[in-house]
Amino acid sequence: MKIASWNVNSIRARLPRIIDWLQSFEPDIVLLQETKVVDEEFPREPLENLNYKLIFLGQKSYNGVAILSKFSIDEVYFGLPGDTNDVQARYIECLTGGIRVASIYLPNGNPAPGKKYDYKISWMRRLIKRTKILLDKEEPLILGGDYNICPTDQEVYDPEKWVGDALCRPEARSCFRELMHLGLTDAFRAYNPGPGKYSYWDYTGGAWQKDFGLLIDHLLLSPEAADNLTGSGIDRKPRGKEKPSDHTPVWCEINQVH
DNA sequence: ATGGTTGTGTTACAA
Repeated sequence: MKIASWNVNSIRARLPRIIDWLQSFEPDIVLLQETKVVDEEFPREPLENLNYKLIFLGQKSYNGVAILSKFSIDEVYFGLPGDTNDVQARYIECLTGGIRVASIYLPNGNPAPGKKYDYKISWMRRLIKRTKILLDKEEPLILGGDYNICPTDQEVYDPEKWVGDALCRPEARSCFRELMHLGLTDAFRAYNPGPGKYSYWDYTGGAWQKDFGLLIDHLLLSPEAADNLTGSGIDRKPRGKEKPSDHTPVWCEINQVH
């Protein structure tokens, strides 16, 4: 089965592109970020017509996450626990197709240092806590999404230009390593080591044409999911189309686990 | 060269 994650930068602005891609790529489970729509206006019908079950958590203008699945969806969990005052729609989780999956839109954190960066780090602390609980279940688990982290300089086209940016700062990278060291496997990196592999290109300055990209979208797997991993990649095609998102889908394939 | 682009929703903010 194919599982993909895609920051779509507005599900309403991107809907034709998303439908095209779902029909050609035929993913079984899709983790979406930056849907930028309140739940009442989420475009359910065109996606349900493609035989996907849907869950979503949105807010006005910003953020927003969703999960699409060809399988039934159970045990839905809305929002990242650990801060009852956090109203930003950045986390949704469920059990589907025998896998527990979460769609994650980790805070960008710029400008850094500052309040937004502090929020990013505290959000990562909460994600580490949640991940410990999920890993204790010893079941197939995929935590996928826009992590807004380049784990090392290999994930940056021009590392010197990004020194000090919230996507590359040492505290954020340290939290990401702490998360990984709980026992997660980066699906894409298991098959695609080395520099020059990106999932995001800025809209400005012809970044896509120059391949000035970043790798900030990641699929992180529990041991029980990683044991069944058969492949992973980035589908660059959607980034080259008309009216694209600034991100493109990252995907992995795992053997059916149920 | 202190720029450039997109989306939401206003004439700013977030990315």
